[in-house]
Amino acid sequence: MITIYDIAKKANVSAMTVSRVINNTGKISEATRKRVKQVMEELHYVPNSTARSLVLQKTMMLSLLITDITNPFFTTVARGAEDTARKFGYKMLFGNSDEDYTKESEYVDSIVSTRVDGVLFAPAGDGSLDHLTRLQKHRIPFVILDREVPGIESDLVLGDSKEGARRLVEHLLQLGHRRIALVNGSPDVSTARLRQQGYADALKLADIPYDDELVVHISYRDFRDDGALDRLLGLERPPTAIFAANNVLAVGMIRALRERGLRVPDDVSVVCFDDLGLASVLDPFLTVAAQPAYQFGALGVQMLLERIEAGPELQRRTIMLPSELMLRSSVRPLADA
Amino acid sequence: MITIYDIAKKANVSAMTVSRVINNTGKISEATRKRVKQVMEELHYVPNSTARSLVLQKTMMLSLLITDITNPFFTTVARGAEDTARKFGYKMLFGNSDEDYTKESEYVDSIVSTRVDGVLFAPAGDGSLDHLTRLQKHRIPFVILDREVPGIESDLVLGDSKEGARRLVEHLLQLGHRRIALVNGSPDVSTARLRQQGYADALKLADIPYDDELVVHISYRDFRDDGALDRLLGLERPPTAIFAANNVLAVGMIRALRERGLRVPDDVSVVCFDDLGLASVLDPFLTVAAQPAYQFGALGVQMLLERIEAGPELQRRTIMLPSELMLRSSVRPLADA
DNA sequence: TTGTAAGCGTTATCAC
DNA sequence: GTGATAACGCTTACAA
Repeated sequence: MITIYDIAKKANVSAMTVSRVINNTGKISEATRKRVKQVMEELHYVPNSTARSLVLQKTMMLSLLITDITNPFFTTVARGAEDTARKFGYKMLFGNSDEDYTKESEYVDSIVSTRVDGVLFAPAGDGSLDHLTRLQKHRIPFVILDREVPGIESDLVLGDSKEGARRLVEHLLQLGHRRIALVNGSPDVSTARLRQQGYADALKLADIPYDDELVVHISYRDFRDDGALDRLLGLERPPTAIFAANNVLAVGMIRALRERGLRVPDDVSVVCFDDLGLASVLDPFLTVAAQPAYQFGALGVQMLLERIEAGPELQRRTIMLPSELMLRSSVRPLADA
Repeated sequence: MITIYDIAKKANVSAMTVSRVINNTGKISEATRKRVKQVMEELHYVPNSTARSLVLQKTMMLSLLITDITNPFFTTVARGAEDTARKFGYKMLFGNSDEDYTKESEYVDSIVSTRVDGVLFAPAGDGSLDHLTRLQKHRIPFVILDREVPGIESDLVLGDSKEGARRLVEHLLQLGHRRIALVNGSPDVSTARLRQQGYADALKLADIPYDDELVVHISYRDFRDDGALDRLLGLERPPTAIFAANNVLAVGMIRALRERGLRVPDDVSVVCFDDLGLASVLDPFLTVAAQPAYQFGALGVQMLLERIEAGPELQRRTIMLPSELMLRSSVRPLADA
């Protein structure tokens, strides 16, 4: 491996001078600078950032931890994060927790050991508390993405889960639906709780009693659970509409409905949180509350870099990003409203 | 930051003993081992992998470079790669080139400087030659994913582009289509050339003349180019079917067709390479040659680790993964076959 | 079984 | 302007 000493020797200077040329620090005569640069080119020298990290105590590396790389919402978040990190000269260490606390914990170990400069962290759920506390103990700055974790104070980039949910449900109500099911993520996740609140709020405003039978919980990552749907369809008064708390759940419900010979929206209407990426281009069908996923990532990295710069003195900040209602064709008005 | 010296002092041993306990090397009495472990727990010690990397000349980090994080094919590749890397204790540095040679070049700089142990590299195209040569110069092992680059000899994980294309086109021919358009990626990309060959082979076998007018090139990442479709539709004898060389192009074509009031498959049939992720679950509509994306990533990392282990002596290997024809409903038989 | 010394490739500090 | 030296946190080689 070529080091600054190899360069130094060949250019007849000290290693220190080479270092100065590389970093553009200190005073250097134009002549030696040129000579050193020349030799660096010749030998294809590339600085060893491991060595640099060790002495500088800075890795120029951020970590991005998401919960579902299969979900277009998160891949778009990743894209925003990655673009922004690159723009500022940071590398991106990537992790996918699959909403699995064990995996998440392993990633935190790895993150701490790697001494990344900061972490963009989409928590698996409330049980991520320990992991985030561990980061705090090691003074690794982080910004939490998408989900709050009770007990953790930090910078946050969140969506307007409650508000978005309320608007989706109100949309269904306006079209005459009265039996609206909520297919939700785990109550262990803050967004699931908030979306449920939004759902309940909308019903309350419309003077419709909240019916526990209409609310089921699956994992945000599961599009294969048919039991939930069967339970809903088996009710004495089955729902005429389903509010799925995220895009993956919605896809699962629609698939299951179709497999049972039911049509969307003719037999059952469906709406959900988060857009679908390519699927929405292919067929703009599903009515959704679309979150600005790219912004989640981009603003998250921006906040993170500011936090790294400023240290813990800086006041904690929360960015709340609104979602946009995309009215498409997965909902039909109910004739006998 | 807590170092082995802090542990050593508090446990009344030398740093070396601490190192031995951490790495389970050398002989250590059970008593001291216990004492050292105890202190490490107390102080929440985590080894500094930067320091370790510097002395070991090994970062335990792989780099994954893909061309389109928006494409479900590549996110699934990433998932396979990530899972496998983690299983073997490797971290994953992530990059998204967007098929942009400039971005790709920047990533290669970053990769070389970071001294990752190996790279899983999906090249932007033939122009990636320089970048791969640069990796070779620095003796960084890599496995090329999805696309061959003329002039580079390396381990490879490829799909059966030619064969898959041929089968897709033969499927269309069997159903009576004679005017079949090819909407292809850039000829700068090996898969685009091979898919074109497969297309041509199928036509030849069926004694149908190859018609240059029916072949257009767009970027594999572009689902917004409407000009291509308009050109095809404007032909004296427009196509009755479109073979899109990847999923993104297919989505773009279908969108554009629908915007022009044309229906798939009633007016035009569409098939493509690569499946669509969630969109295919939501609505198994598009007939595709599905590639085993997860395997691309998983086997790629496996090959890469073997290469890292074995060094350049090991014979180069190519894994060719077959694709699976998924017959769905985006194709209709032509009555007047 | 444990410890000492040197070195991984870089930069900060101080001296010339 | 330029250079010598120590330090970043760890492990290898050798000594005790």
